[in-house]
Order: sequence, then C-alpha cells, then structure tokens
Amino acid sequence: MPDALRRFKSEIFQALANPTRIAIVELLSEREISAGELIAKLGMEQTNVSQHLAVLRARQIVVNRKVGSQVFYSLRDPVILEVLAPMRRYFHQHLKEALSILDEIEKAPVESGE
Amino acid sequence: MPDALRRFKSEIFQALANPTRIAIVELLSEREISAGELIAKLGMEQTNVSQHLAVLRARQIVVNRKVGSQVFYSLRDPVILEVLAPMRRYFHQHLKEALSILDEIEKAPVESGE
DNA sequence: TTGACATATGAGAAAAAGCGAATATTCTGA
DNA sequence: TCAGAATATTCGCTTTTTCTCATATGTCAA
Repeated sequence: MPDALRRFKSEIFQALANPTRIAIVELLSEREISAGELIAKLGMEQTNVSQHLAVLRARQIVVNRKVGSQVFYSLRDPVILEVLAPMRRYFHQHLKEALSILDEIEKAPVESGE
Repeated sequence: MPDALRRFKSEIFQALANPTRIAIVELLSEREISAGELIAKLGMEQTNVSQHLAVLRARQIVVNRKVGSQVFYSLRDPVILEVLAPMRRYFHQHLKEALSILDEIEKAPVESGE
C-alpha cells in the first residue's frame, strides 16, 4: 500500500485519538447535536470543544448546519461508527484483562515485596 | 461512558495514528515477522522502527517472541484487523471524493486563475 | 444600531510525539 | 572469553497537540 494512503488512514485515526473527540463522535452517533449542547454535555471549556470540533471538521468526520446563531453537528458518514464498533469489542476484551491483572495485584499478599 | 474508558479507547486509536505503525500492523496481518525484516521492508532507521514497535507493544497491539538473537512480532489479537477493515471502506469512499476533487482541479481551464 | 448570545479563531505555553545519533543489551559462534 | 549481529534504550532536538485566555464573527431582539 502506497505511503500516501497510509498517511490518509492514519489521519483519520488521529482524529479519533483523543478522549474528547471520541466522546463527541459517540454523542453524535444518536442524533444531530448543537455545539452548545455538546459543550454542556462534555462539561468542558467552550473554546476547547470548539477546537476539537474544528479538528473533526477538518478531517471531515462531522458536518455542520447553521440554524440562526446555533450550529448543529452530525456525523458526515455513519460508516465511521462501523470503525468504532469492533473497537468496542476489542477494548472490552482488553479491559477485562487489565482489570483482572489489577485484581490479582490487589489480592496478592502484601509481604511479597511489591 | 466513563472517561477512563474513552481514554483507553483513544490510546488504541493513537497507537494506530501513525503511517509507520499502520504499515507495521498491515505487514503483520499476514504473518509473524522479525524486527529485522520489518526494518528492511519499511526502509527506515532501525532505531525508529524499534521505537514504533515499542509503542505497539506498550498498547499491546503486538506481542513478540525471541528466537536466538532475533525477535519475531505478531498481532496479539486479530480483532484489531476488524478495526482496520471498515476503516478501509471508509477511507476508500473519502479518497474517491478527494481524488475526484483533484480531478476537477486538473480538468479546470488554466485561465480561471488557479 | 446596540447589546447579548452562540460559536469560531488566534496566540502562546506546556506537554507529548517523532526522529536520528550514540549507546546498551542479548545472543551466537569462534 | 571475545567479536559481531540483532534489537532495544537513552538523549537531545524539532514538530505537533492540547489547553487556556483573549478576541473576533455572526445572529437575534429590542
């Protein structure tokens, strides 16, 4: 695969490589939401959320629609959700492992030297 | 969804948010490959590839197996490929758009000022 | 037009990622 | 044990990301 394609692909991953932006995409998976409502739901700085939206816009993950002074955001292409779906399965599995490791650590005898 | 889970998820995306690491995962999708062969195929600095492998290891995307002085890498969980698959569909679609825009630019009359 | 609201943009600081050079580690074979 | 091969790690340096503060833009209602 040519390098240009890999760069293109990695840019899309990068758009999702941030907890806030993942939260935004997940919120938008159900329905169109205004910038203001996103800010409220995320409980973050207006300016910061706006910048994350700019990133998602630049990568064309989301599109927007102005209604008066409000701006409504939605996913441009629901196929992006099909990327998130197997990811969910993937991390659930790994999270289970991570948790069970934590479990073992907690159950381990204290005098073992950890 | 709790923030910790989003952070966990975004870390996996971040592991894939780099052209070289995508190349590595794609190479490993077929079979186990040694570090040396990966370096050769990628045509990059040994030290750099090794660092990218460290990132993929830290995120547990890959696992390794030592054989003598060589180290063979493979995907820990093929489910990761199911994340890449819909991504392929997604970016193909968008790439088509991007290319058709390029097409239009090239076909556009020169005297239009571009 | 003015004031208030909703949203976007820009600048600058801090943190993280990426890279190459040098160095360390581990293994093998003589 | 020593030399050399394969791989990993550390260190500076540059670039990118993320955040906050300040400011700009656009819209509505009075």
